[in-house]
Amino acid sequence: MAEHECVQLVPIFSELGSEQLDTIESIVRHHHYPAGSTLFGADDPLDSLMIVANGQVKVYQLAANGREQLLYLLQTGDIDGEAALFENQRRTSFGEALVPTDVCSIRRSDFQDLMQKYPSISINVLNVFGKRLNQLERQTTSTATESVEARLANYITETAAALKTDTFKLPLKKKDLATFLGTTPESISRKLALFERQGLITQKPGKVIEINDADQLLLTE
Amino acid sequence: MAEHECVQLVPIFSELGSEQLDTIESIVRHHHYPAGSTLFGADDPLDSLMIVANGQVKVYQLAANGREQLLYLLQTGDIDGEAALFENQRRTSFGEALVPTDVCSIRRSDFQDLMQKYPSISINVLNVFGKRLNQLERQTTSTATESVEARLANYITETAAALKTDTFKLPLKKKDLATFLGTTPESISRKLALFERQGLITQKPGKVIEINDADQLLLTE
DNA sequence: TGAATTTCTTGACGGCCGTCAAGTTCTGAT
DNA sequence: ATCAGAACTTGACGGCCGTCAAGAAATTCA
Repeated sequence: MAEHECVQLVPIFSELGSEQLDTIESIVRHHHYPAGSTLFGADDPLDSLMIVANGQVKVYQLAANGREQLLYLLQTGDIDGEAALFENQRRTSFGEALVPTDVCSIRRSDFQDLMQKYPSISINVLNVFGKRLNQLERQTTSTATESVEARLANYITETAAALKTDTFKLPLKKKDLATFLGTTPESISRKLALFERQGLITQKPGKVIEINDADQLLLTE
Repeated sequence: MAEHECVQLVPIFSELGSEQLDTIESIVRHHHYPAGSTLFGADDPLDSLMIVANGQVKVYQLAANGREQLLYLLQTGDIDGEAALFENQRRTSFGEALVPTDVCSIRRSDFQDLMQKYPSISINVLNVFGKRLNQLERQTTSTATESVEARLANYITETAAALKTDTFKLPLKKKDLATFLGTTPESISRKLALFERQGLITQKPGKVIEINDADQLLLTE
């Protein structure tokens, strides 16, 4: 592992100098998780901020009725554990490594010291939270007001736009995609088949999708 | 108006001294809105943080299909405009005064200067955002996985718990409550009538509800 | 590569809940 | 207090989509 390995590539520390990164590196703890393993559970004490140094992490929340909701798909450089920043809070979500994943964690009190010392960190974290808030606001509105068909169409076009390509592989299994969109794997299969019959997309083996008519997809209600 | 009028009562400035509050007071702009008026629209340039000095504000988001989603009910001391903190962002929500409301606003650049100067502000804002993130995560999970019946039962018990009383007045019209819970006024009427038939609650004139069996309400699926 | 397991697809069915409509109650301004 | 308009309630109806089931396809691991 290189020096500053995980600390260096994290956007929230982007404005710090090499010396300050050394300080931080001495504080963080490193972990490695194999694919499919659980990083933290819904009942774990919530006292650390987590940084994804390498890999992908699914973050789920458990509803009262036992159903799971996929909230975030964390990529390298993403952070989780915002609730760790204030006291007396219990974690209500759990995380699972999608691929072999390296994680750094910083204890709450240490991170609070860091933010006091380097205000740029707080501001960077604020930006991350602000973006996440926006994303969640849109997701809430979307699941509450739009049909499964519209949500799926949106997801496809947004994913394609993010990847800047019309042909891409779905990054999630249908079951995960279903809990993310607030529906079921069966409904996703059906709606994709419908889009294909309408000529809007083409499905290829290996969860690969090609978009034929993005404009029309967005008009889906 | 007293000195520091709006600035003083806002939690995010709680750790500042009188002199620093003077500085802030000189930066903020004051506004007053009569009940029912629009504070900001979905297309307004998004360059200020808003502080509710007195009153109540409904914050809606507009879905692609034209439907409205009530996201927050801001009270005195609450803030809005997190997205104002980073650039190149357009507002996608709009706010409406529920009662006559006083608001202070701070321009983005001014607020960023403040956070650099007084790190405690950033940390307070982080706490606010963290709580809001948690709330939104639960709301997303709830609308995506639970029935209207369960969501309404939850809302009732949570509101009662927050007010520490079994008898309370619904703070919103059924139409607003409906968009908040991701359903319709008709469904709310029906479910409340159902709860009453089951003996779980008693409805009284003036949107007042008395909870008879909170435990059973929470078991609603 | 081949077999076992997981994931996916498609059909049939039913229930939840959104929509429309009409009547009733509530509210607030005069 | 009265009245106009808004908000609410209740019924009837229908469609979306979740559930269950069974077979097909894909992925994993030896």
